[in-house]
Amino acid sequence: MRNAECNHNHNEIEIIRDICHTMPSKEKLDTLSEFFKAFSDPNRLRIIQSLSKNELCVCDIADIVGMSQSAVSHQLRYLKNIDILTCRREGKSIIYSLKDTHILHIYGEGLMHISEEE
Amino acid sequence: MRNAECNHNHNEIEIIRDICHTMPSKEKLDTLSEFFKAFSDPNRLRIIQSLSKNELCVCDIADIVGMSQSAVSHQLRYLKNIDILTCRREGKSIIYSLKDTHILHIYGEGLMHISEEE
DNA sequence: TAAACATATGAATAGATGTTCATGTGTTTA
DNA sequence: TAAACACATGAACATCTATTCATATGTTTA
Repeated sequence: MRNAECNHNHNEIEIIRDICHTMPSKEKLDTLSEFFKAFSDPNRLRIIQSLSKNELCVCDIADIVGMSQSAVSHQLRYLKNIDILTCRREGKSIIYSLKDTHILHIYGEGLMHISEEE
Repeated sequence: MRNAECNHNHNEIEIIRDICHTMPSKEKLDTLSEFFKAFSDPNRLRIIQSLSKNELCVCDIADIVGMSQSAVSHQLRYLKNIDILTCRREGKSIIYSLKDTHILHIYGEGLMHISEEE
């Protein structure tokens, strides 16, 4: 569907054309939004925060963030699928950890942003 | 509800206690997840990308991202409410822009993250 | 001042999301 | 090897979300 058009001079039309050309692909934006969705839920943020300095088993994560074992397990699977977490088995437990430090970097940036008084 | 407990030695219990103490408040995590939710939708990412170098009116944003005027307007209101965008009137149009460069920084970090080949 | 333009908004709706519940899988212990 | 432990998983459900539709508001133009 086509929207009504504002009146634009040549310069403005050029700018708009440029914006369209630098727009990332649908695939890239879908992946990116999926990635950021990891941070868009308080409980997932708690999980990420919990794993910021140590690896932990599922049972501990559940206790720390105050979620049921099942709910945690579902979220861990989700975060693992989008490559934010890895895990390894250790006896009966499964130990989860952040996949790389990039995750913490973005989490920290977000924390800084909301902490800025204005 | 209380989950079953793994067996922990004193060191591990200390670590868990420390994690709980450094956990941000519910209010902070709610705000933070709300903030990241802005980036968790492809169309909102398109809007942010569109505004990365220029301010734009609603009509142009709608054309660029391929959304209806109404859908864009709803999303713009949302992004404005969580302090990601500002706007000003200019004649019949309303011109939106990113509120600060922090937004672009985080957006760029995300783009870098998903672009890393492994 | 009526019409056209640009945007905002409330209600409705379809689809996505997060949790619970019940149960299954894999490992260790008695 | 049976029981206990730690975790995973599918289905169901309630809630949240993003869009559409219809319409309202505010501004400029004829």
